[in-house]
Amino acid sequence: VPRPDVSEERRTQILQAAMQVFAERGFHRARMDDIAHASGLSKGALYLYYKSKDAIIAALMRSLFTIELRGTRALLDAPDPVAERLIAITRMFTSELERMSVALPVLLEFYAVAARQRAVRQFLSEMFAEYQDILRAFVQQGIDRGELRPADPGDVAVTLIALYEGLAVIWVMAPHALHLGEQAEASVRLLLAGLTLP
Amino acid sequence: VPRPDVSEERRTQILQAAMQVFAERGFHRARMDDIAHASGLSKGALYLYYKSKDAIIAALMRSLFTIELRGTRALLDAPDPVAERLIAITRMFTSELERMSVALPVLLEFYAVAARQRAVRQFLSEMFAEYQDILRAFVQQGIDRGELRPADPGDVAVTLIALYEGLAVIWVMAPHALHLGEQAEASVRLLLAGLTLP
Amino acid sequence: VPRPDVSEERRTQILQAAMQVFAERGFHRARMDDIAHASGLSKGALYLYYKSKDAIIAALMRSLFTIELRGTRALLDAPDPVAERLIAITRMFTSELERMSVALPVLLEFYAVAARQRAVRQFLSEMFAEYQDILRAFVQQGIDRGELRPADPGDVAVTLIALYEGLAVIWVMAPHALHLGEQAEASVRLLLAGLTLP
Amino acid sequence: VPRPDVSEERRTQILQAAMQVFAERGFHRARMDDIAHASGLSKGALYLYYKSKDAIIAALMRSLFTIELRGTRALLDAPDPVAERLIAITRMFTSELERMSVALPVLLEFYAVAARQRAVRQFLSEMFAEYQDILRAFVQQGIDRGELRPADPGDVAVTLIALYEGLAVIWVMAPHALHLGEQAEASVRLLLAGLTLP
DNA sequence: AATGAATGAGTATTCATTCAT
DNA sequence: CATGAATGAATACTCATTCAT
Repeated sequence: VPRPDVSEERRTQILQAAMQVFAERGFHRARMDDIAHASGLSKGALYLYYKSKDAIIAALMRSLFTIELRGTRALLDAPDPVAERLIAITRMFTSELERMSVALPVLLEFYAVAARQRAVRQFLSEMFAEYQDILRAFVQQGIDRGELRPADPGDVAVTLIALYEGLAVIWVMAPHALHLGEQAEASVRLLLAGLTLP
Repeated sequence: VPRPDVSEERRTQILQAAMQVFAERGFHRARMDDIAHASGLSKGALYLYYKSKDAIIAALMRSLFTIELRGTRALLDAPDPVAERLIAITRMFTSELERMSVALPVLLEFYAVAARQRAVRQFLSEMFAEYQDILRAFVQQGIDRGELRPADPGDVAVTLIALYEGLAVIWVMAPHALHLGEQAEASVRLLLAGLTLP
Repeated sequence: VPRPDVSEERRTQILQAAMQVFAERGFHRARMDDIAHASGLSKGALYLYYKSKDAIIAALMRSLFTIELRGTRALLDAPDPVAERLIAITRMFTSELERMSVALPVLLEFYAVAARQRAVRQFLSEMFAEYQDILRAFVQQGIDRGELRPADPGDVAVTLIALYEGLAVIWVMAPHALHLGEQAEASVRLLLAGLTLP
Repeated sequence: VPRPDVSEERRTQILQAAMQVFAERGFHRARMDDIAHASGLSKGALYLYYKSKDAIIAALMRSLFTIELRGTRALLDAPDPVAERLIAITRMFTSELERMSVALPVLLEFYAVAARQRAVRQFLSEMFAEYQDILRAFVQQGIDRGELRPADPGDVAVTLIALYEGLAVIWVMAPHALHLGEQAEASVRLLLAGLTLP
């Protein structure tokens, strides 16, 4: 009697539970017992679907950083002015960040791990590179169309990502010191002010 | 015969060793044994100067984030154009970052801890606030002197800090993907381009 | 439609698989999963035929030590000289040992278990007693027929079994240090040399 | 203040406790907690002196099999007839075995492990080889002196060791079925009967 | 002040066994 | 009969902390 394959469901179940527990306790203080309890599964079941705690962490990292870039890429074909589309991207970014705000501690912990582990670092830097490519394309388009003044598109892309990253970090540290969405838009507008041609 | 007080020296010794070990292994995987060995002291001695491992971590955080802002503040009284001084500050920031690059993993780990612990978060957000105040003062001065066009000085200050933080994070993740000093200066110049009045 | 009873077949299947796995990994490191896999059955099926892992071990022990002594006993009625028949028995023993060489690690493990568990010890000592009885009968026959010089038949029987056991152990430890068949025959001939009457 | 080095004492303490626990429960069912308790030390202390449970087992094996062969070797220079000296060796062997009877289950377990692990097997076969060498020398001496009739000294040595091993195994299985000392002497006398020249 | 041997709480992982299907 | 997903008890090992010296 073939039963429906639940393994994908279980994996998701576990990752969601792990996310929650990791956010609360950090990678090291999170016990497999905690994850089991939070997932509604038994400890043994965790090991049916993930080889180890580290494997869960790795899977979580992958799922966390494999952001949906399709929406962003789609905007490349939109007719609107580049500046407007960059503002739209900024809004997408901040709303996404707000949506997954519980995950932010975990995200920062991944950064910390990346600083020490080459493999993680490599994975993250690929993510960065991909995002940078897209943003660079936007800027290049703006220059080509005469909407932006000539500037190194790579520099602008890195600047934008740095802004995003930095705002995210500050927001986590001092969530009440700034309104993420508004500040991000304001910051990007400041940057665009020097780039946009009238 | 009263001997000279070595306790301050010992504390420094311990913190330096801890920094090194934490950077290599992370807070949790760093053993008191490791710190003892790296500091040249015995394990017991660590406990003479610090109550616990957590106390060492806390002390390290304090010493790491209590940046020397005097140099930056002093620039407030300089006669040079604000834009030039902001570039100078940027250079100070990046060279400081490059100087203490071994500490960066520890710094990121503090961020991760902060995301989960109110007390740490509070401490860090105070640091941010202080730095923001200074930068805001620069911008205000620029506006007052007619060097910068009217803009929310707070927004600009946050934008600058976010840029710094973001570039630091990216630099840790992908050290070879950018030249920190040049990129930081380029980014700040892009931002200033929209702010500077001719 | 009554189907043929497969339970006996399954049990054999399981024991053969268990033997193989136990020989490779030892009782404790052998997993029920391994046995299931080696037997081509599912893990659940093992429990249909055996109550537990220990039950499999016990059944295996019984099947392993319930040696076929009929052949040996039959030789009691043969007309050949006792010495010749003892040599023949020795050959049967060694060839049997060589045939089931993969089982030897398991056999030694049973000895180790027996040393700690009364029930197992009892079972094994009964096996020994039975074998000793047979060998004693041979010796007695030899003395009665005037082929062997008077000696305690029990002592001789124990000596023979000890020789067999000892050679088996040495052969397992250092398989290349001796040729089991030749050495066993040589050893028994040395023993018979002092027993045989011209 | 240098304190006396207790590490050797601790190691002995641990090995003795381990021997006791292993004999009672077997290698796998023996818990580190048990050994700690039996040794009067804490669990952590075990790991100060031995890297792992396996390391304890290995050390125990070494201490168990590094038999004192000096006494046996010394007999090579004695003037007594070889046959008498072999009987003396037999007595030394059995009394040694009786003395360390609690260790016999552990010894058998080593045999079982050896059957599966090359390294252990190698270690044990070296022990056997050494013992065989000594016994061979005795036999050779007996032949040279005209006390024993010509026979392959190697064969005789192996036969003697097999006898010893086999008797030990039988004794463990059925301690009440034979008197080790008497049976061993009887068995060796039977063997010598065919070897000794009048 | 300083040492480092000793402690024992804490946890990831394994695997025999069960049972819904 | 048969399956294999799920369970959770059991245990080796680590390491922050203590304290006799």
